[in-house]
Amino acid sequence: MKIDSQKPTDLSAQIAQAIRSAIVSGELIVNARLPSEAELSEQFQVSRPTVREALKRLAAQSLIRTQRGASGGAFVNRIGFEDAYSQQITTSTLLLSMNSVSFDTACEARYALERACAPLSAQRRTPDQLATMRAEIFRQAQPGLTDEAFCASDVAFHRALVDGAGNPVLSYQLAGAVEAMQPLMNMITFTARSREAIINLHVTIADALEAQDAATVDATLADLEIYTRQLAHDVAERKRKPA
Amino acid sequence: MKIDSQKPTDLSAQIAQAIRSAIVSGELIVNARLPSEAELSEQFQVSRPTVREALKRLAAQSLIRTQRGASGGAFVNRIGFEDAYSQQITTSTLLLSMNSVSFDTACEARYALERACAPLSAQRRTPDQLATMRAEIFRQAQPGLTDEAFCASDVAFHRALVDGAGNPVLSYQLAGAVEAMQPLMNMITFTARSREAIINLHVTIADALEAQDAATVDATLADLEIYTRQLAHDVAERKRKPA
DNA sequence: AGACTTTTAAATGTCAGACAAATAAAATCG
DNA sequence: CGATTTTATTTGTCTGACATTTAAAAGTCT
Repeated sequence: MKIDSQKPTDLSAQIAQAIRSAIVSGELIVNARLPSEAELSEQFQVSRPTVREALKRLAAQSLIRTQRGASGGAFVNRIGFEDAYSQQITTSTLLLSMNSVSFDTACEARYALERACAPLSAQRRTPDQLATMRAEIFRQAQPGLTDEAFCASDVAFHRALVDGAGNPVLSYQLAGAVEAMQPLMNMITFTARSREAIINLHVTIADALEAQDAATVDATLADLEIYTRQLAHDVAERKRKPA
Repeated sequence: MKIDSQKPTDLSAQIAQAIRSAIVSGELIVNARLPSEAELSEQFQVSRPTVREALKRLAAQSLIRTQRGASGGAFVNRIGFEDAYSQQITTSTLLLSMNSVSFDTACEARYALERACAPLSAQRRTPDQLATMRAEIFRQAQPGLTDEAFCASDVAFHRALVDGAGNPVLSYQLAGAVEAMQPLMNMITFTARSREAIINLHVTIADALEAQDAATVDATLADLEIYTRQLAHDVAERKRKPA
């Protein structure tokens, strides 16, 4: 692991990259202890604050965790699905909100991915997941629900659908796609009529999942995509030419 | 933005979280300049190194960028697809390699996601993407290719397929799934016979994409998934009971 | 006045040294 | 032998300083 003190990039970034490479390549295995900050600063010929900045960069990516005290130090972290979820969601959310990705593009991606889960979910969904979906449908039907709460419930419903596939890797990959849509969905005003339409589609999906009818789930998700895009389109239309 | 100096968590982590929230919530917009390190340390009542550690955490997530010199400072970064890609890939790779996700689980997720792209890709693939796929197929047929190079070319082929959907959000989401499989795939020994089988499937996929025949693409991806899992199964079998 | 050069100021990057706090292991004592 | 105290190690934080980069201000010459 070497760094070049002449390069224009920050030393702390170079050191972080060197350690990151060692972790990704498997040179440093899970739970391995890194040298102490003092040793690292000796090894890289930099000061301790610089080493610390590098370590904090890695900690921000959940690549390492630190422990104080004797026999403490920085350890290669076994990254868990929970950590990965939250990172993915933050990144995806910012990506969508800051890069002016069109609603249609995001929506298309989301439903394409969800439909990928449909066959597996129809096959494997647990009673618990079905119950979650029914509960969210019930919540969505409550009168006086704010648009934000409606969206949040919608996200919960779809997460249950995705989790139904029983594949943690799929759940992880889709968490970003589904959750990141929420801010975009929040811009939509859901009328009583549109809520009813969405709820009906949700009921159809839940019923089809219970009946293990993958084809209907797929078709209904396609309908839901079309309906959602239509709603967004109407909102955009109304905004452009307000009554 | 407030922090609690009594909490057992690191101050730099708290400060990073406070700023992160401000960015995610939209309180700090893209290209907005954060207060200088000196001002932040005043504001949070901590020292400058502590503030710097917090800023480095955010920089590691591409949430901010820093610029030196007068009128420099830390700016809210517009996160690009490139940044998001690489972060996703590192996270996904580590997640798969460190969490002992079974090959079957990862493989199932990957092909489910790829099949989600198939219809869109059949519809929109550009001549350029078709050419990339043909070129990779050609490379895969070269004799004397190492297993690693074969896998790398396989990844390139599948990325072209995914990019064919013409949806950057899909490409971003799938980059992790496809690339993260590479280390797992590298554990497989590809015989001349198995390479030929895979290449034939790749040809079928490329042909079907060119003919905009989504159904064949989907079916062939399903075949490829079955074949890949069979290969991995054989390798595992042979390792358990070596001849 | 205008274009070029020099100076200055502000900001991040880096360093050195110190102390605080946590923690596990070693040493001590009943 | 068990409980307690001491000690050493390591991260967390602070202070203060200097180096480097960069843009803007000041100055200078034509």
